[in-house]
Amino acid sequence: MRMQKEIQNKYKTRSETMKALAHPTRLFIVDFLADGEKCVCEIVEQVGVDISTISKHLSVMKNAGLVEYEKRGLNVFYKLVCPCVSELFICLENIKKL
Amino acid sequence: MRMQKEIQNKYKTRSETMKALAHPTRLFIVDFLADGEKCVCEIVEQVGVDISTISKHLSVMKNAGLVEYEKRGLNVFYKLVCPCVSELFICLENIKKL
DNA sequence: TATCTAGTTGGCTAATTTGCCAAGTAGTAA
DNA sequence: TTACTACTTGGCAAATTAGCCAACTAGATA
Repeated sequence: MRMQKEIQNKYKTRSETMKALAHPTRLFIVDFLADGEKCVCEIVEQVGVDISTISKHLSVMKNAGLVEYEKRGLNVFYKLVCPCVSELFICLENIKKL
Repeated sequence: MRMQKEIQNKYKTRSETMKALAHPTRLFIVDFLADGEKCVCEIVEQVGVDISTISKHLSVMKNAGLVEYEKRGLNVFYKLVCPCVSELFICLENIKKL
């Protein structure tokens, strides 16, 4: 089971997803979007940091395939690609329980 | 649901765990330890990087509460605190599937 | 005692990440 | 057309992370 090239790629891919989730603000956004799609300004309002910062966080999540967006009028609406991301937190809580 | 101090702490805690998992080598180690406890030199042999690098990765995982260790003789044996970490990967694969 | 072995820690550089501000873009409204 | 609104992108400095080598530590063995 030595860590060969192909295996390495598998863990690299996994870690990209984890990295996209490994930030308090991004985790908050995941929870917020679990409620349904939101536009960027709604997220900004909830988090309370610069809009450019939020935009970059969303871009990280987009690149990781966690969220997708749709532009309607002046707003850009983001939503979770798979709402099951929230289940990850349940796993996470279990890990920390013991 | 605005991101207040206490909420912020919740996501900070979660993100610490995620960060500890957000590295290919550490994800590999998790999988390797799912098989049972291993000493550091066994991990080094499988991963193929410097022992000091592995030691630091293990230290990160230890601080995040993912692993614990026991010294026996000359060796230090690491194991998963909760083998259920592996379930996280199942969640992860589900997220990426759609 | 001295020496060896298995790990950890310190120190360093390189690479990555974060968050702000400023500038740019696209769609709306006047 | 001009101006406004909602967002994205570039650029930069500060902070964090990664990985190597060298030095150190603890336990085993001679």
